[in-house]
Amino acid sequence: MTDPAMGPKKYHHGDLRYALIQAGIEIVREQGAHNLTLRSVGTKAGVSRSALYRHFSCKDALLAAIAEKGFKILYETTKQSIDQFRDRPLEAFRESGRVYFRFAMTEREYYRVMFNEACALNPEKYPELHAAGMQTFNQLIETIETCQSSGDFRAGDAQQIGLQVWSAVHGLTMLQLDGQLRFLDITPEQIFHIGEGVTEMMVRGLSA
Amino acid sequence: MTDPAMGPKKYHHGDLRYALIQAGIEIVREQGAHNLTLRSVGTKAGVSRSALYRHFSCKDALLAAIAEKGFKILYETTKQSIDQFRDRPLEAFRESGRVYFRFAMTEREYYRVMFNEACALNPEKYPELHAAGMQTFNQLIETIETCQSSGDFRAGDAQQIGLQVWSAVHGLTMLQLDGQLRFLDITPEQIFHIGEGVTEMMVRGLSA
DNA sequence: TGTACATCAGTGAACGCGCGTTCACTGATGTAC
DNA sequence: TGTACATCAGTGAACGCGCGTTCACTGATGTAC
Repeated sequence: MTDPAMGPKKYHHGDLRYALIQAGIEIVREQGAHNLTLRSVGTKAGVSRSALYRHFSCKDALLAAIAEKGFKILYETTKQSIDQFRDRPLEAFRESGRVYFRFAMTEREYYRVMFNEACALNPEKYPELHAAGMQTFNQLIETIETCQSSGDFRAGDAQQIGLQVWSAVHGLTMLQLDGQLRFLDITPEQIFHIGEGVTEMMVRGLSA
Repeated sequence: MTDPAMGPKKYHHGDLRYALIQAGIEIVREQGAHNLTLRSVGTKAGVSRSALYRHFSCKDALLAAIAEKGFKILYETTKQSIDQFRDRPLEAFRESGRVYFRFAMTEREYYRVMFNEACALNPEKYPELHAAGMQTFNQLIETIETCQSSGDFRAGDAQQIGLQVWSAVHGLTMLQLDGQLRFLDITPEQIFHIGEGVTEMMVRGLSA
């Protein structure tokens, strides 16, 4: 978590802000979102817990920074994947859904942090998080608009359609994350199949 | 919260279990899910906080009982509404979505408790909650099967389709509940319109 | 190049808070005689 | 009908826990001369 190039045993850290975010992400991944505490982050970064306050005004600010990073990762991952389908808009749309869902299932706890209520309720408080989230959402909207231009999708307010699509994928994700699918005996393998089903339902529902 | 017919000042309560569940529901509605503590429930029910342990093994057990009641309310509400459309399956399906979404938007915090992770992760621990949840879900599946029989929907595994539909509505609900739609400047009025859009997308996507 | 100094990143002990849970108890209740 | 008793629902004080945050401090750092 510390850049080895800086050498050890320095009193001043170098880039503690970055290190704290990275430590936070690792804790979320390894121990779950509920174990992300100032204590655990401090320990992981090899620093006292109050050091955090030099770089973040409060815990939520750290949370927002972690979430922001998550949206950027999701954006980049999606971008790389759908760029391969520049000439096949509908396939780009499908791939977009797959990538999103795969991200959510791989980074379960991280996904939860990205959609934590505390930060979302204050969009104006965390403008960078807002921007990162919007960039990811706008990418989806552009994908949809491309499908409309190509004649694959019917016309209509792309933002609204984007929200409908987002809801469907987010919903399946959250049901899985919160354990609701245990009621139905859905296995992890089946979940991706159901994800494909959600995408196909939407493709048919949105087609021209 | 106490049945007035029982008279006041009794040492033994009469039906404290029921009263605690009701008190819990009221706290969730009035003060939000995060304010549901053993202290607040005890106070609301006019009883010491340790009295709760005579009726529930732990806090989660109370949570499960509250959630169970919620699914029963949702089931009954939906049942009454869709019974009016016995001869119009597709309209029953649409109404089903409307009722669900209206319930979620009206009982925001209660909805959150119904889908709390702690109980869902132990389905075998709370069989009555499991049963109540399944009854609600099965009602959706039956509605879908009726649409398939009538030729409104294409054939296919109704449970899987039910899960897709549930995901879409649950997703929009959770995005709203967790404040994610603030990023997009979606007003409360618009949200129902988007809900209708989700339903229509699904109807088209599932139609024969 | 060496010294004095201001800056400020990180320390570590402590604070107050609210939480779920425990436990020895009290006293209302229904039952047996 | 009245008394003795076992049951057990509810009491209230206390416990330990982990949390976010504060605060006086220390000592590494870069800069001015």
